[in-house]
Amino acid sequence: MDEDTEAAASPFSMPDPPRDGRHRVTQLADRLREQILQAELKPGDRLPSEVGLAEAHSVSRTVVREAIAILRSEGRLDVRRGVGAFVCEPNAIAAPFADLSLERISSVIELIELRIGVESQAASLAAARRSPEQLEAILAAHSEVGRCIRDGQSTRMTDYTLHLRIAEAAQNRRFPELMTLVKIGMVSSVPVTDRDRQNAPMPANENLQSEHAAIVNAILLSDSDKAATAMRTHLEGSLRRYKELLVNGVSG
Amino acid sequence: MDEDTEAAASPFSMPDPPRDGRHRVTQLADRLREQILQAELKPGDRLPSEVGLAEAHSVSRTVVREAIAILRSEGRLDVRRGVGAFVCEPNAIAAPFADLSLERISSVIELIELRIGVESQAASLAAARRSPEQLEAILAAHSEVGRCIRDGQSTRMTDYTLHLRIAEAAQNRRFPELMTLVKIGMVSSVPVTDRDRQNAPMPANENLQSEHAAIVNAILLSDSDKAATAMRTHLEGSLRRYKELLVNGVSG
DNA sequence: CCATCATACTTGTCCGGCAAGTTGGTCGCG
DNA sequence: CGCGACCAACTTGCCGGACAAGTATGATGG
Repeated sequence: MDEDTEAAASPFSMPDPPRDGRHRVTQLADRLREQILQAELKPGDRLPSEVGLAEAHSVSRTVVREAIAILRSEGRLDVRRGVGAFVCEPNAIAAPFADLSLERISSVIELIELRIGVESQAASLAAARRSPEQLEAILAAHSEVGRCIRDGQSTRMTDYTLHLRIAEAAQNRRFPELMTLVKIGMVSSVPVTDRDRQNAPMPANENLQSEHAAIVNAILLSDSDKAATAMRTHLEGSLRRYKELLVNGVSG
Repeated sequence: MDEDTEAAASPFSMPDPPRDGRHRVTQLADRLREQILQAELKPGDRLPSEVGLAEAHSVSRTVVREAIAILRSEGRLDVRRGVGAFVCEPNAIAAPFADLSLERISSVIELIELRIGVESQAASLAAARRSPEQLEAILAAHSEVGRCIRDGQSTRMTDYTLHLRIAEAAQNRRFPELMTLVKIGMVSSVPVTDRDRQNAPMPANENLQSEHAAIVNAILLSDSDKAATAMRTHLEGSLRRYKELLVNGVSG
């Protein structure tokens, strides 16, 4: 990735570099971001001055300024006029929901606690607002879950799809948006490639289909309160099972 | 260094404008972002050229470039060399909740519907789990809201802080994470530059303090159900006011 | 009608410069 | 000697011009 050894000192000989596929600004921003992420630049540290960075990376101050502007807009740098640019605390900018994982049961529990609030509300709204097409999609997804159960397959993906369909039926973009955000906390981020990378053991829920049926039925009947309650019951059941798993230990 | 002879059109008379409090780059980036969020610039539209934007906003091309670099890094603009900058499809933006806006009442309503589910759950958990320190922080934030009301200031920021403190007291990272995600949907991303640009009229809630008090009190008493109900009542009241605003028209 | 080319326009980068804010040291004065 | 005022250096914020390179469009010639 490093081939630009020559400097070409002539004044206007090479304003545009040998096309590396990306902009110098993006490159520099990525490099600086990497340095921050790798803790080469620790929070509180002051970056070299703009001219210093320009010389160090063999770019103009314009490029440095644009790169710094990007990192500043990301909340990674705090630039003070006349002083310099300082690395911000990472927790102030950490991407939300970036550390979702099925591996850590505590993470799954945290997520379910959030989903109880979100999805019971989504189910309530879905019962009141779902279009006929959305109702069909929900019923289809429900059937898919049943098929997976009968076939002995994992219900993780189909279960997520059903919950997503319900969120979509709430007629509010925020709900499906949030579902996509928490998706990797419900289905394995790793596509279960080959060896069964057993994630969190996912305590089998024998009542899964009946609990889902209660939710779907309430939405079918446009009963908002019942839909919310059924969703809450469903998720609280999952929450309880995962908590038991946490107490009893994963090995058992 | 006498250059203030006329300061009108001399070449280097006024590189730095009268301090507007914030950077021109940030201002311009916010204005362009707002235009995109408000659909003044629809997906697929081409922005004016950099020199055109520079003239239109009375800034240098340097400022325009830095602002565009920020929006590009946010995934809102697709810049093609020799062609121009185009507004991206909003769903193409990596970060969900990227199109939150106080300007569009429909966006505020959508957000509140989500918050009803999330924050009532957060209040419930907060009532059960809050530490003494977190309780103090909630009480302090509650007092701050009251101070803003008495001083006639906007309660937007302090209100957000109170809700954030409650989310933090839920002892579940997901809740404050989600709150930071929806922050710009609760407080204006553009700090109310100066005149006009009145944001969403934010229907004043005369019962704000008493509704907050009910929530805070329930958390104080560790009454989970009451906390959840109070939060739900509080947000449903806001939802109702915004819906009325939407029906009656913004102009009034 | 179509291929080709000239040209205008746009973005990417570089350069030098000035204004304004901050810091640290020096100097003068009590 | 102590201390405040002042000044010089450094840094960021912004400006304007210039050139290289990519793209699009219309003119031109076959």
